[in-house]
Amino acid sequence: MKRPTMKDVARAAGVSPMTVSRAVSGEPGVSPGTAARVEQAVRQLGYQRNDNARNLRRKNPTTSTIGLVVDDLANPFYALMARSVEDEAHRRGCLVLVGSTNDEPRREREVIAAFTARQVDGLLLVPTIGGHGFLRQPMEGGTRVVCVDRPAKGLAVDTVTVDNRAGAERAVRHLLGQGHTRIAYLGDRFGIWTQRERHAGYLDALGAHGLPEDPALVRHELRSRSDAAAALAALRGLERPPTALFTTNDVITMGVMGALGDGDRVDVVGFDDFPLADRLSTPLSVVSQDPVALGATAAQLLFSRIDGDRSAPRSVVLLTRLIVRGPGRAGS
Amino acid sequence: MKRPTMKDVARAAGVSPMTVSRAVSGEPGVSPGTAARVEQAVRQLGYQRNDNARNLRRKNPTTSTIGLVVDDLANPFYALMARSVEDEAHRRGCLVLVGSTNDEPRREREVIAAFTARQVDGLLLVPTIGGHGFLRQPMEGGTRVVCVDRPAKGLAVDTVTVDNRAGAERAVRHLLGQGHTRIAYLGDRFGIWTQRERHAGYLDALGAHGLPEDPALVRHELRSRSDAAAALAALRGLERPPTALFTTNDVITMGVMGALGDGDRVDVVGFDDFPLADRLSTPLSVVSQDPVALGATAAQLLFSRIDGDRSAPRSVVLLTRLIVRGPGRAGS
DNA sequence: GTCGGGGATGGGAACGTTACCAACTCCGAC
DNA sequence: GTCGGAGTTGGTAACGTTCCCATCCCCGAC
Repeated sequence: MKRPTMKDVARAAGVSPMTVSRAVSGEPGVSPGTAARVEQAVRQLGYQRNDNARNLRRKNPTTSTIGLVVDDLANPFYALMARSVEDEAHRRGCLVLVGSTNDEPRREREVIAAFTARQVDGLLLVPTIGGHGFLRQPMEGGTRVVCVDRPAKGLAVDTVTVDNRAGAERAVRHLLGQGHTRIAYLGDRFGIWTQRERHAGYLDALGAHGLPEDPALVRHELRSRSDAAAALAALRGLERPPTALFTTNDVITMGVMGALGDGDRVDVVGFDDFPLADRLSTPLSVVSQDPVALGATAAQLLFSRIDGDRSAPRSVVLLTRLIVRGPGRAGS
Repeated sequence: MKRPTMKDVARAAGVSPMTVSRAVSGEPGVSPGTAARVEQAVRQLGYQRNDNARNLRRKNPTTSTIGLVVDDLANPFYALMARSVEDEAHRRGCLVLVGSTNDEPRREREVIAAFTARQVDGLLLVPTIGGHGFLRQPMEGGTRVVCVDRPAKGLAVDTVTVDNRAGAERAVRHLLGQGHTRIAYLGDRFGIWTQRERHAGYLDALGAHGLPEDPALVRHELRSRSDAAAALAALRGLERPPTALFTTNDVITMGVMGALGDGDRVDVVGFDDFPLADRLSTPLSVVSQDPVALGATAAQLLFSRIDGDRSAPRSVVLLTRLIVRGPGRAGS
């Protein structure tokens, strides 16, 4: 009923627990014959080492577990990132605890506290809009931290992001090049760093064309597909509705595309690519970022820190790609 | 540099470690004044309880951690399920370790072994095609197991699935009702239980119309979007190509829809709904299952087992819904 | 024959925490 | 004045493992 321990295995194999420890952990100094006897006892009892007890005692304790904290695991962008992180971790024999924050600072704190209480070796973090001073003490205690997708204000850690501002600028410039002058901006919370960056890129492009920002065309704080659909409806009710849309993440893009009718003549560029974005009845161009590369890069950075890299925090910026799709294009 | 322990807190607060333990864990029998002194010492030192050591010692040890093992976390279906599981776990103050198997029995074993070595309270498992006898010993040791999406052959555990066969039958019946008689089947590995069920449903519908299975129209073992696209190309090269397609999961559906040209006259019904499936340039009907309900149900079942429910294993079957979309329809 | 060395094995302590029990204080009741 | 009980506190052992050191054995070298 209870799980067998090394003592039980030792008794069954007629050796000391110490020898079992060595045999089970593959350390040298066990004769082949003894090792075989231990292995048989292990098999017979169905013994499995208790890694929690192990990590408690080991000289340099490491749980071989990292925590991944994202905004929303159900979002395909973060799902791809998570899978990529998991693959990288699996390659190192490491496990991944996941947590979604919904971008709520309180939930972020709870999740991170639960992770550090379990002695994770490191945290891969998509920071919420809240402060992150509470990370300082775990970091002094040895927990490594790497930020992905967004930096954490006032926290000196490695950060992996993409060129949000330049990507947004290119997207809006493309729309301007198509002759549009009334380009709406549909964004998530302005408190989120990526959103501020993308909004800045939007302004960059407008400004380069000598266009001022039209507050009526700018909508922030869209947290869901239905928020985005509602914002779209409001924009179309304007006296002079926009002729093009810039949507700043996949959720908003999906909300907008879902609400557009087939006959609608409006050009859309969205941040984030997604499956079949090239097969929609209304054409959709996208600023594509690579969540797999994002996750893999961040994970590698984290593991190099866990392995003892003490150099100054790095900031890695990956590039986005504008994919133009339209009636005349072959898609991509 | 090193993380403080209860001893350090005890020294700082001028009490015994035992009292710190009580105070930190909110147990009764600590005077308000002492509790306050302990709390201040905790804050000052940045102390956090080591839950691994705690669980080692506790009377009925529970790590408040469950393991979630899915085929592929990047698949939107499993991503939604994972998020739903995580929410359920969060509500209980429980953490979630995730692992993807790629449907490889070896990786499944590795992941599960790593999970049980860390003493997870339970496993939420999308079983691979491999055997699962290796789960018996952890289960005797107290690890609860619930299967989701598919049953595990020869394992007496709770299982949450959907009515795959009936859903597939309804999908193919719909195509037959549209006048199609050459309906291709594009499926994943036949070894996967859901795929066998969906294939059986396909045959049910054909049989009810007095149609035999045409081996030329049936393709198994499609593991990726490109596999699906290639299978589609091969089918269209047939002397008498199919006029309708039944695709048996989201990956295959996406592969097929991505490869279809805009002018193609072919009806498609796919298993699994996904965002904007109603906005594709080629209409797509789907058999929709609810991954959120699947995950939540399975998680609740698992937690009730962890809480001590020893009744006979249950088998829960959730219902699918056929969503018909076409040029004449409003979509859904 | 003694000695030395290397390989195998075991004993005891410790990791950070909690279970269990004992002890102490304080107070009212007999 | 003694007793008893409730409330608070501390000491000791133990959870399952590994680190450190000692021991034992065998064998070859002097």
